[in-house]
Amino acid sequence: MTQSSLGTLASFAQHDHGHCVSAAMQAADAACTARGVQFTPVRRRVLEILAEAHAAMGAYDVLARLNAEGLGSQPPVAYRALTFLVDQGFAHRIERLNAFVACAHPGADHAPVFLICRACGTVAETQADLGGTLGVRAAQSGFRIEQTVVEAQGLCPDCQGIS
Amino acid sequence: MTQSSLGTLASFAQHDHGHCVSAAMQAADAACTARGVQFTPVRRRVLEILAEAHAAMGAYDVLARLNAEGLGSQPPVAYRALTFLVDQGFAHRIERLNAFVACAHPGADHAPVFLICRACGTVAETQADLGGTLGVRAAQSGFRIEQTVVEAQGLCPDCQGIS
DNA sequence: AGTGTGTATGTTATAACATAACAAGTGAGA
DNA sequence: TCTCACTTGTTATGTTATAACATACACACT
Repeated sequence: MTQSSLGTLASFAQHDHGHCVSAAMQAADAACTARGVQFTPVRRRVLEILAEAHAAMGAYDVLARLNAEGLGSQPPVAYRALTFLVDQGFAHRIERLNAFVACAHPGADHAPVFLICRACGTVAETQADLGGTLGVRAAQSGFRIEQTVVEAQGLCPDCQGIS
Repeated sequence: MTQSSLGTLASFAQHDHGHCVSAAMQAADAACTARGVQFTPVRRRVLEILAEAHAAMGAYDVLARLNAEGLGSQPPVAYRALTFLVDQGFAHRIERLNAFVACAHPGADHAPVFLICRACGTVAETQADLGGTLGVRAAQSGFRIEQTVVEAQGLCPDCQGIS
């Protein structure tokens, strides 16, 4: 992986990008204050990088950006910050891509669903009431769900005509 | 990872294990014949290993077993066989665990859902009508879903009293 | 038999992703 | 000032996955 991102993040609709970056940062700031956790320079910058990229990025892509800015050069620096952001709900991990994205719904207490285009790599975050469907199914077997990973692959609107 | 498996595979209910292994092999055999693809010794053995383990196994765990039997010693051998089995629907990849399991519903044309116990590592395969819920949501944005990854983490019945 | 084609496997090397372990810096409060 | 909790720096290594090319094998056609 030499590219700097794994594709754009989009809802397949127009939006004010500049705004969503600052909104994400402000939401994270407020949440950290409220929870009494530290939003350190490295953590802040990693979230900014993800939000600005507006795309799924590998940990090593993030690290390369940090390194260029003198904020850390070794893998643990990036992984620690990413783990923090994921734990706090400011970012999500895309299992299928071994990559991370800034949360597109800051502040929402949600179970995200990702739509991943296999052609262009775009990742869209949406939501679905899988908790209900899945929860019922799980309850039948006595399993108690704590977290869900829901990732769909396919073709985004832009790529359906091409392939 | 030095253990040979990532946990048992179960439906959190009783079942005839010896039977499900042979059923999986027979189903795979029939499907390969019907599709005109080769169910070679390596592929067959990898599916047997997964089915007998009745658990999620890492590719390198599978490889170690193959190697002990003289069926291949390098990573590509295991990955090729696993990719074949996943492509044919005889096995599934658990993204969250970077591991593989034999399909628990051979023959069914399904979108599997996995319930992963964070305490004991057990992986249960079930199903849910996420295609409907998710499909509707995706259709709203014009995304065409081809495949879904649905994995829930939590506590299985046996581990709920312990932790 | 000889030859070509497609598929599968063997092998080497390396890429890509992730974490253990320990040292050092920082800031708040006793 | 000391110590405690937390964060970051650093080294080293562990784990997962694939690119690239060579070899073997089966089958069809001549």
